[in-house]
Amino acid sequence: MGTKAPTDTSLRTQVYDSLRDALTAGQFAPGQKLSFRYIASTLGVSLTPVREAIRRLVAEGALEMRPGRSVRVPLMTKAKILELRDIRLALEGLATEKAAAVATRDEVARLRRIAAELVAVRSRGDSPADRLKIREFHFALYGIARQPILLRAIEGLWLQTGPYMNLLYPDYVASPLGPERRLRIVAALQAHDAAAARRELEGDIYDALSYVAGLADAAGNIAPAQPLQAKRRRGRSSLPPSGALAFP
Amino acid sequence: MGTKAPTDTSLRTQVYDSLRDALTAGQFAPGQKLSFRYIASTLGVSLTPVREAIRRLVAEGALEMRPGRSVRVPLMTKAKILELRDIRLALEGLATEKAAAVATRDEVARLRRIAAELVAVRSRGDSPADRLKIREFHFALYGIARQPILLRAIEGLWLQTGPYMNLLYPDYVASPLGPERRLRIVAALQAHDAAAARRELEGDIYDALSYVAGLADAAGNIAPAQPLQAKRRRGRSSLPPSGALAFP
DNA sequence: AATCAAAATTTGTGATCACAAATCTGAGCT
DNA sequence: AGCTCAGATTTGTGATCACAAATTTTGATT
Repeated sequence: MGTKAPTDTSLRTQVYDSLRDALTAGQFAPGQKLSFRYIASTLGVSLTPVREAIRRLVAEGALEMRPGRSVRVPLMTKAKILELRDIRLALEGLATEKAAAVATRDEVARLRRIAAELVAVRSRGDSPADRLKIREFHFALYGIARQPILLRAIEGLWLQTGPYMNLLYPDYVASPLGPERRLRIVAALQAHDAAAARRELEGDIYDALSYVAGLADAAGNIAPAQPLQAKRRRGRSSLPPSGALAFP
Repeated sequence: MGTKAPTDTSLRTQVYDSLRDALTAGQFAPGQKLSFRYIASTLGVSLTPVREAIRRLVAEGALEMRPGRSVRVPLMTKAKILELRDIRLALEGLATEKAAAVATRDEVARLRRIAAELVAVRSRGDSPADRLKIREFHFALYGIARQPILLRAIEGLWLQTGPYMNLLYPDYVASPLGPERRLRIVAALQAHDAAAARRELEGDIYDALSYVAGLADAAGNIAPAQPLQAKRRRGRSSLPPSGALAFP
């Protein structure tokens, strides 16, 4: 286990996390203007940390500034989804190639374990846990590449596509193609076959994002999906409890 | 000509521009801590806009937060330069491919004109103007692709590599390879030959960044170059006057 | 000289205030 | 009803203040 860096406890970061989670879950409608004072009072903080958190989200492309000094949730269009698809193909494909070149046995074993857990979660119909496991698998894969700048860039892309990946449920993920591809990615990493690993990974992203782009209406706009619910869950939700600050 | 969007006149943005220009020019040493109050008093503003500008630069990777709540200029290593090289190859290669597919005659003509101006500037030994023209050429090229998210991502990469591109002067740019490659890129765009355009563009970036990486010392560290000076200039500097806020 | 703890100083963070720009509201008019 | 514009309200911006965390300085001690 790695030593845990001292967590950033600043209010700024807590507000950032709250907004990021709410955006990723699709709790804000595209085009919706965000009021600084509303966010501040909802989260029980002053304007200062809210401003800095929003500034960061704007820099990351998760929010956008409008001419009159207001901030809103970006509208998503089919063209933007396809653009993000191609950027993700380029960067996540690159990370996968690099990962295949240097993956250790332990890292391959960990990836295989996450892929198995994902199959188990999916068989239970627990979509929220499914999404988390998919994220865990991908970032475990990209982390193997040991390229911190690349990893940060990919995180930014996931932040922008996040609200729309719920649209893959439940229809798209019913295909057995995903699990098969993940196993082939793991096998390619084990064999240090960078080209094969990239090919499989790219197929996965290409199909998923193309599917989402296909959901755009005639005007090219896509509405983000609502937060997911587990099909049948006992006890607590599979989603980890969020921090102290959250939106209703 | 396109209609000009109303310029953002907020102090936050002015401070951001000042810091970005100073960083790009290599005016801050790697590892140097930046004091909010020093910046604020130097630029004659309060802490508030300084904080937001720094927050944005941190989000873009141009500055980094350190454990104790301080902000510093990132150290640059050979490994980071090579990582940035490969990311730039992926994204700028992608943008070039897309540009080649859709370039109009006017756009190709504009690119060719910029390439010619660059040759003229270089023959005068005006390195600062040279750098500006190179940037103009590349972003004119990437702009043709009409992919705004991709363009923003590339701007972020240039911000991170910026302070080190001065190291290409005067030795590296003496090679006639650069001008030749740019002409071949323009020709490929004219022929809508995406593969050829990408190949030439990638060769340009690969050689330049590999050269910079080769300047790293035994520990892998690279110091950014000092601001450039024109070889022989008459009258004013070729650098456009910066805004009201600037560092000494 | 080298070491180290206490004191002094500097620094980033968060809250609050003042203000102008943006937005909303509604009365009056066509 | 639809439109316009003045007044009221809300909103983001920038400055300032208080405070605790981090850093530097100081001075006693070995």
